[in-house]
Amino acid sequence: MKSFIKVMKALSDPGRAKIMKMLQQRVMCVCEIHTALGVAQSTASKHLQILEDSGLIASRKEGLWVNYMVADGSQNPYAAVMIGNIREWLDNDPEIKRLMDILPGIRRETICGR
Amino acid sequence: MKSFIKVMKALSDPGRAKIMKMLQQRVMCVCEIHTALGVAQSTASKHLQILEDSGLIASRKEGLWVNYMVADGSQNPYAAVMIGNIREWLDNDPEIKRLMDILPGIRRETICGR
DNA sequence: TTTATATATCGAAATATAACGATATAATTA
DNA sequence: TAATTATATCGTTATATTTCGATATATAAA
Repeated sequence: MKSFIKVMKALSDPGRAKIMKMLQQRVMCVCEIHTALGVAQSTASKHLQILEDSGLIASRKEGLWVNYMVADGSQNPYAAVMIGNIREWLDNDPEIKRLMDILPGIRRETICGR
Repeated sequence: MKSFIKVMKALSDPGRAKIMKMLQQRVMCVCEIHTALGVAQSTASKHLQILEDSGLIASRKEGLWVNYMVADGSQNPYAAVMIGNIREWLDNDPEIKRLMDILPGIRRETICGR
């Protein structure tokens, strides 16, 4: 039950749903996500912890960056199913569309640091 | 986005997940649900409103009773998918198993009123 | 009518969640 | 070593959620 609730809770925040949709496009670092969502860096980091704890996303530390990506679903079967569902969901949502539009312009080289 | 979030929020509470599993066994009234879950009647009613508002369940007033049942999913496509998912989920959870065991003994004729 | 009953709603208290700025941590560069 | 940088954590405030008891509503029965 607990792992099921974790996945549902993780997905019941619009910011985190947006993160899932963005990560299904490409791997991203924390500062790209905080910039894309327009929230504080600490807020983005917190959302990412919650998503990772639920098994929906995974992270890999590479030098100074932490790259976040969609998980393979192996550690939580509910997460595995929801990852598949979300891939086909929300594409027509105006907020998601807007995010997908600006996503190519969100690049760590230009926004993180200076 | 809003209808998606509503479904995820509705399912991110253990009590509401339990209600979904029970209603997938049979139609139930509010007092049966509040008895089965061991929560106040007003709490059960609140949970049912949230589930109904998300499109996961539907209700039909019949005399003095309000019968709650799993929705057909026609008013929320996210709810429709999740109804199908939940049908195959949580069956091995100890809390759900216990609920399924006591469910036949939860009958409105013996518990509601006197 | 009045009374009883099932459910919904209200108001309050307790708890959880989300957001931010500030600071700490860890890895890289100078 | 010291400075820089990306991320995580902390502390606080604001908001939302959950729960309950009490009350209101609506239907049925007396």
